[in-house]
Amino acid sequence: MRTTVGRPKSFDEGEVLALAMNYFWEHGYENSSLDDLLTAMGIKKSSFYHTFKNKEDLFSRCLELYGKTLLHYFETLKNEVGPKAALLALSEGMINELKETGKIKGCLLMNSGKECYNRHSALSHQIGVGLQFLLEVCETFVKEAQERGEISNLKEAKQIAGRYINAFNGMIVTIQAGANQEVINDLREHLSELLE
Amino acid sequence: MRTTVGRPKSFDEGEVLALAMNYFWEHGYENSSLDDLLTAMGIKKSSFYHTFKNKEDLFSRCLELYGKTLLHYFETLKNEVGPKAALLALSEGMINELKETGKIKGCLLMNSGKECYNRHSALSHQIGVGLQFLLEVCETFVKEAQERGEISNLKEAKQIAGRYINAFNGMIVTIQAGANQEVINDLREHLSELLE
DNA sequence: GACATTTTGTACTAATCAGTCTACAATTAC
DNA sequence: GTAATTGTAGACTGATTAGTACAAAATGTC
Repeated sequence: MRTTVGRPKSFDEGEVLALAMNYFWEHGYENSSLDDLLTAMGIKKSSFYHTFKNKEDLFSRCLELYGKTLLHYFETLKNEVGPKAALLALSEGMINELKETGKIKGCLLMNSGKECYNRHSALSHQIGVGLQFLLEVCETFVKEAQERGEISNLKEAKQIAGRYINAFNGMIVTIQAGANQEVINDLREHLSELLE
Repeated sequence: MRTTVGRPKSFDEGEVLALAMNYFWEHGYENSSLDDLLTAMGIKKSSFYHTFKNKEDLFSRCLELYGKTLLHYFETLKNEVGPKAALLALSEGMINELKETGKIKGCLLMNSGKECYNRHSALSHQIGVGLQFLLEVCETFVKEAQERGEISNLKEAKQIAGRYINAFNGMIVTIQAGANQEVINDLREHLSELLE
């Protein structure tokens, strides 16, 4: 039974949000013009402004969706293959993406953190909180992997997680800056050594 | 004795290029509008287009200047304090910049690599070449430090340099994404361990 | 001093940007 | 069926973008 009055929406809000998220992920915030986003989302400008506040608010909601999606993905993966393999899947996934598509999108939150740094303070705060949360999730994964004996390094989980994520982020920018395969292969090895 | 005919330039080409480089370094390529650049350079639009080809060409020349300046700085530093200390000065300098100004500009070449990735192929190529060269310089520093006994790690210099620069780049994006002091302190420790 | 040459200041152009306005279409409530 | 309500299409706005056109200014040569 219908409860809303007036002409019904011709699109699903969640679906177009996911389309916007993917467009932002591939092109970055500033580089995604509203017209391009609308084309990607398959809706018209008037519908957009009727449903969303503005471009910045849309982006903020995309960041939120990204964080939640990523968290759900990693929790599921951990349950399937265990905490250490889930962590390694981060870097393995990135390298597979590079092999298959010839490029990598990186992490939307990290990309946005760099792009919004000293420019959009409201977004920067949201990004900082999101990344901090994901780092804490990684820390719990490391801790669990240590308890299971998958990681024998006795350093604090927080340290190990921080270094792993840091090296992972370094690998992303290194690849995007045009590193050769030899460099990438060694970074991959380094990442896996950090979780030994 | 003057050799050129016509009205003389009212500015020094090298000086305004350096001013443009610093503006690009602080604001990024896309985020630097020509008007902002002209204000920073202290010249008018007509003078700009008379001297430089266009914005992209200006940026390309700024990248070239950046690479040369950085190389000269590191060679000088190495002669003063030795290869290992010169390498460590990379990360120490970044952390000092953060303490003093509350933010960091990062490496212009890396920043530009990420910004131009899949967008400006001509610039991407130049950036890739420049970064590869700087990595090779670091590799020679590591090798020299190993020969002097400053670095006892017996891994190949190429590996050590790659991992150090990678962790360094990771630290830059991590800071810019809003990491807390505890995380930064441990990354600093990790960086120095990589050169032990 | 006249003239060729080069630089400079200012006004302009055409494209693109995020966002708004308005007329109309599609629905529910009564 | 009519009114109230909500969504949609497309034209419009004003700001900003990189880049151009042209006349005036400043120099060297003769």
